[in-house]
Amino acid sequence: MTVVNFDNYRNVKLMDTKRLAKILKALSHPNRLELYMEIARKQEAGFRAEEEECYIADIMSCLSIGAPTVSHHLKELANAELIITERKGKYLVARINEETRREIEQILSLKSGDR
Amino acid sequence: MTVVNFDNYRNVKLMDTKRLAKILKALSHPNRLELYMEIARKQEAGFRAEEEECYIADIMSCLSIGAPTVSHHLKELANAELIITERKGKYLVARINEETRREIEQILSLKSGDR
DNA sequence: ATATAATTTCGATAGTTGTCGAATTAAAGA
DNA sequence: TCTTTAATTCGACAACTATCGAAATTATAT
Repeated sequence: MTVVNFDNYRNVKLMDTKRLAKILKALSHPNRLELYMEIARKQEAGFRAEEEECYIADIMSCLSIGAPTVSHHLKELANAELIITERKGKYLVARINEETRREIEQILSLKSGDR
Repeated sequence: MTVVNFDNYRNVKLMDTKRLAKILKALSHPNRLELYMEIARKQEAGFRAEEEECYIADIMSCLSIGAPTVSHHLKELANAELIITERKGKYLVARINEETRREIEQILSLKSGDR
């Protein structure tokens, strides 16, 4: 029988509930989630190709929403510290905020074991 | 140097984006997140005490929101398949939906490794 | 049966948010 | 300098949501 180790829930105390809720909220909209994952995918491809740039203009074409909306969503992701954005000339570059990613991983990876 | 294994992002394909977004949305409100964690904690205590009941009335007193709102939030958690509720006489019993919990674990536990 | 207690439903409301089009700013090229 | 391209800001609007009080429902106990 599989049984949960709920000790992990106590980790949430490490990050306050509001912050975690904010992070989850940033990922709770299909378009924003897609955006985040696309950034992650592009970044992965960048690692492979030894060029870690991830331009927004490319990403935008994947989603069926306008530029203002993408800009708005990116700001929410950045505000939740899920991504880090940087302007490179004409373009905007985005990358995953590894620190936050690790935090989420630690909190939400509810390990299970057997009993 | 720590490097991310972004392969996990592909796992998201297993669950469609909308479903994952819906689950995250259900957890994206402080009160609902607190509710979910409280259910988990109470459930854990239940495991320890060999009585796995988790009554809502108890939980309600922890949060500073009224009964109608709690009812509403519980329905959203249940609708996202995060919890399973069952009526036991006068009371409502809630427990974590382990299946969904495992799914989230699998998708969001972005393992990292060294290179 | 009636009273009490737990929960839900309903209706309303205030606040939030995803989206767009138009206008603006920033940067690159001609 | 003028033009084009990328991105942002602004204003607006429709849709959604968290919350409440009041009323209804469900089950227990007296």
